[in-house]
Amino acid sequence: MLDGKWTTLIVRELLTGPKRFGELRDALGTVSPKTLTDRLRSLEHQGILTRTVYAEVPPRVVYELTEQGATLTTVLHAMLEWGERHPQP
Amino acid sequence: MLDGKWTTLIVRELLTGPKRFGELRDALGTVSPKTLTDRLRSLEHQGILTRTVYAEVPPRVVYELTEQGATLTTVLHAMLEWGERHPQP
DNA sequence: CAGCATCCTAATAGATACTG
DNA sequence: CAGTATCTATTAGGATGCTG
Repeated sequence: MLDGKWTTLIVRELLTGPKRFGELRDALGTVSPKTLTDRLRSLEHQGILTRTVYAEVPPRVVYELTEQGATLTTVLHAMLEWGERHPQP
Repeated sequence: MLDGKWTTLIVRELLTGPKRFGELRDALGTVSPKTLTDRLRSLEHQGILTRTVYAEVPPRVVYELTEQGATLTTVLHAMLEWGERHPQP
């Protein structure tokens, strides 16, 4: 479910609260809009996050973890700890 | 580091002790020998497991987690718990 | 037994340009 | 702003046959 280069990182960003498309793109650094859209759609279809469109000008789209998505915190936290204890050379 | 369809499953199998190539292949079900080899080599190069060849006839090759690999238990355990709490429909 | 060699497909991801 | 469209590159994975 967390497969792919970006999926885990996207979930991590959303753990600290809802984010807009542009915020996610900036936080992830070098992800292309296509890839970000692909991954967000996949997570949405799996029920991990929701996509909310605000019909404004300019448009605003907010991504937010579902209850189920939020429960991934424990997994992400275990990964964080492992990464801190085993830094890459 | 755990990227790919099989990597996490391979590590999981090795958490319960060293395994031979054939044991891993059988435990994983439908993995092709090429893919299994690829993933094992990748994990070996990352220092997660060791590959030991016994020069016998027939040959025997044993894969075993390193100390570093064994510390992945906490991550795998968090994943296991999540999976049990969120079964797929 | 534990693979290696070779060829193939599918999916992820990136680059770039364009749009409601 | 938040995408979409199109194209290309890379990689994971599979199928099949062969071998030390």
